Amino acid sequence: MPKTKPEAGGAADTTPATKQAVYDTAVRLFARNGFAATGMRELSREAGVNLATVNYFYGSKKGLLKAIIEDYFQDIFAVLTENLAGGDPPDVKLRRNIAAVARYFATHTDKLIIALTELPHDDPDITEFKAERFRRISGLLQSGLGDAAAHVPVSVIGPAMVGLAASRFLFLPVLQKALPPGSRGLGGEDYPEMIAELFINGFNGLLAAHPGGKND
Amino acid sequence: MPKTKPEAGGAADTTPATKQAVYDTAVRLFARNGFAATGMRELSREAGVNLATVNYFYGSKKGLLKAIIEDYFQDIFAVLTENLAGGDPPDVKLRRNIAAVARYFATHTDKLIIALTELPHDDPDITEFKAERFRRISGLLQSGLGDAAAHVPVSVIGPAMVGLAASRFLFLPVLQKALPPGSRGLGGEDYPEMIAELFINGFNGLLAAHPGGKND
DNA sequence: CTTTATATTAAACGAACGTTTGTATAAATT
DNA sequence: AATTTATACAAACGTTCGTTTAATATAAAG
Repeated sequence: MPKTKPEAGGAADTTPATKQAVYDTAVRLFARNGFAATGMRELSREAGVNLATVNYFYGSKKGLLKAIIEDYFQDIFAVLTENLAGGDPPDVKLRRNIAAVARYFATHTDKLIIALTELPHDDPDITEFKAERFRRISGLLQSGLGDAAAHVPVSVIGPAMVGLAASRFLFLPVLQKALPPGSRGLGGEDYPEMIAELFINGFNGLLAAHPGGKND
Repeated sequence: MPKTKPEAGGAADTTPATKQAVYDTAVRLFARNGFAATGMRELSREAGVNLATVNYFYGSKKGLLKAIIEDYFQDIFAVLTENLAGGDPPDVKLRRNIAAVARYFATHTDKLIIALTELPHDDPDITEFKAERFRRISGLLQSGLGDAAAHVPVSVIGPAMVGLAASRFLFLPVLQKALPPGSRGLGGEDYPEMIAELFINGFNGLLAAHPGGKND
């Protein structure tokens, strides 16, 4: 039985500094190296704490991962709750929503990377955890779509929205290395709007919306 | 110096059975567990070979990963080369292309998962490898887009296409667990066409194309 | 002050890691 | 046939892994 002392609430607002340091360091290292490739000794060293401290606060390495992923899902849930509410038409809601999701991803890139790279892996401890939260998100999306959900399956639209909004960030290390140093197109402030337009009206809509050119 | 004997060509058509067994097992296990979380002893046991045999054929664990990712990039390059060629308008080419990419992903899901989950990680040995190949793919996309490339950046469109086409497969373990057992909407034969429509004409285009409903 | 709770630590546990080495066997070449 | 090359193997190397334990330090409560 791991001696988890505080509630495993991730970066709760009353979290002491040490616990927060562990969390922040984990987010950074898990995103950069991947969860499995990040060792606890590396993590504790970079967080400036003793090795056993991580387990004291989070129970286990996996407990730490769960806390991060839980945080991510809560954030996404909040974004969806806020942006899919109301009586606007589905396309208006979806546009608003995917732009907000993309903005969230831009400011919490590391959390996104962790959640997304751990998503396809089959770890019994975590898969059920993920599935349960996905169910709740699907419910939100279903009711947000309204009648349109009968036309296009949530099981396609939900992942498509995430995949699209996340695409740049998945590719970021490669993009930064692959593109010429001068192309600062990666810092575009209108990325969420661009992705939203792509999602709502597709490539053709994006073309029509940018006749003047947005070349990098 | 690792004693790599045969060319690190992945699943080349002249590969002996043992080497192929290692490769196939690696693809399966790396996709399921992730690269770092898959041990060489697990891999060799499931492939039915001795532990040292993996290194004999691929030099190292990372050599094996590189072979798989190289394979993936070659496949994608071939798909793009075939589907972005010719003088069709960009939207026709892109539609054809993303449908073909989604079909490729459907039949090579494990390779996709590996490539995509390793994409955001910062491993010096592999990042440059990935970036170099991404540059070549960007070039293909650039010339395939023609004048349209001046309007919408390849650095957005390229990742967006992959993210969209891959979205279902990233979510697959979660979808399978999260959706009711009766919902066989995951096996839809028209997923590539749906994704293509979403990419070209967006959510609104998809709605217009499916007024009759495609509920799961 | 004493007691309790929380936080931190060094050391250790038991296991696992990827890679290398030397050897045996099979296949190919001379 | 002898020699060389290719394949496969067991054992070992040196290191690292996540977790646990027991002790200690510090803070909070009585």
